[in-house]
Amino acid sequence: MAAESTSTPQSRRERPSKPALTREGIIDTALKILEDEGIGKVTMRRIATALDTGPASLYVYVHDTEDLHAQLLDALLGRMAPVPGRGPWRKRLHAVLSGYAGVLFAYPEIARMTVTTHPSGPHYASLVEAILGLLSESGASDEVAAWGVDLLLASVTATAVEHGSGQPHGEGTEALAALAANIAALSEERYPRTVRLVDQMLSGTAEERFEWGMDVLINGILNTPRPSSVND
Amino acid sequence: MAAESTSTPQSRRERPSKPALTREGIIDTALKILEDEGIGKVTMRRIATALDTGPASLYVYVHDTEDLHAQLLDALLGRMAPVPGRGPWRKRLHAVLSGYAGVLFAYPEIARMTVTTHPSGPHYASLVEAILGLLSESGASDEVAAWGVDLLLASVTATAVEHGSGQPHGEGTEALAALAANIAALSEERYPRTVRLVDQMLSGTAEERFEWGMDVLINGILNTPRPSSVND
DNA sequence: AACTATACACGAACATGTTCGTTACGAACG
DNA sequence: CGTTCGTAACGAACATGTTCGTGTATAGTT
Repeated sequence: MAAESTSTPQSRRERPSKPALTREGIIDTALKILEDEGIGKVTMRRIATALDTGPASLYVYVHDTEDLHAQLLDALLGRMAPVPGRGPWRKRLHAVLSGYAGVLFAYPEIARMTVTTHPSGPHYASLVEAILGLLSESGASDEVAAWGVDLLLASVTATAVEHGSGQPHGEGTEALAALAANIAALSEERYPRTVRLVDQMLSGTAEERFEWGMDVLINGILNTPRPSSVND
Repeated sequence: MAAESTSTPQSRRERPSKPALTREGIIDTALKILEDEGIGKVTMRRIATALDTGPASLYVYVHDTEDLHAQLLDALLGRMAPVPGRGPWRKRLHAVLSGYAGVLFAYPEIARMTVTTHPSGPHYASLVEAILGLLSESGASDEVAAWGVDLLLASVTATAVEHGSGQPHGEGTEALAALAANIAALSEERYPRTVRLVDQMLSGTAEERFEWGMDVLINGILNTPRPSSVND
């Protein structure tokens, strides 16, 4: 399998009866299918059919589904609104993170992959760079920003995925609380706080909670120094 | 499919030649296979074989793989060390969250599911209850704790999953930074901060970063009031 | 008792991701 | 030019999750 080699697989057919496959072509095709038919149709077989080949051929260029999804997400990130050039850093950081979450929210199936495999590509790197810049502007030290960007993205990802996984908004959170309530209803003695706070746990719109969550993270990052024994 | 009905499927065979299936039996069998053979072997077919039936039979009792995994995780949570009874609340909260993360870390395949489907069951509910208790002890208001527990669990989950998805420790984070570095190496002009901070982003052990992340979240939760316009 | 409704049990079939082995072709070499 | 080597292309096969339809036993009804 050449998918992990440092050089791009290079078709050697001078004039093949069919155009040679390329990684870019596969990703572009997948993106097209995503837009036209939805994420559920982005299968290896569907892509292969569109490229007039067999699914096994794709593995020369794409390591696996996860690799493909990572590339798709990066392409989608490329469509995010650019970072606002002016305004308070916090507001702009919110905008960036919300934009990112919005993409994840729109494509939960792809987003879920993000938890374990970060997208790679220029647009994701731009996102990281933008966040680093805004954290710097907030006054955070380099050390804190370096760790903070990772934590921010992980947490925002998880939250966005959670809220994007249900059909109505907030389904993810409601599922959590509803299930907890089911259990709690059986034993208020055992879960007194949960029973008491169920309504609170269900309150707020996904957007409100997300905004709050971002602030929690930002405030926490700005006020939590890194362990001083960590060496570079 | 009866898996979502309010009543537990109840076999009506007086004395079937084979013992009737039950949800508990399926989960127990899956847990046994998990322990003996690893997560990769916990398949519907493997479970069905162990129960002397066919995989399709399982769907009467288990909605899907995700449902099964949620139950498995709840069972695993039941093996967590109990919440320390004494000591500073922050230390105890760390212990609880670390314990939770440890379970996720050990079973990344299951953990990944947690991002979209929360485990349900008594042990997970106990976890929620414990965190609520500790947040209360920290002085956080009920409103903040109600939202905070969700954010804490989501973030800790994402972080644990990220670090549990690679083989060596920290692989997840290294992948992020390594990939960013690859891109950055092509254009220091375009990603100045990323290039400058790559080493910082790679620094620290997974444990150190996790500990810091928990503190970020805790500090943020304690210092970020909820929007006051939210109604219950 | 006969008939009807219900639901567990589960095989057959299908969709999907992926691996393995084979073929064909171009580059490199003698 | 002939031969060897490396690799793109990709069919066959396999593993897995899941759905659909059928059979059968039991409960409910007349």
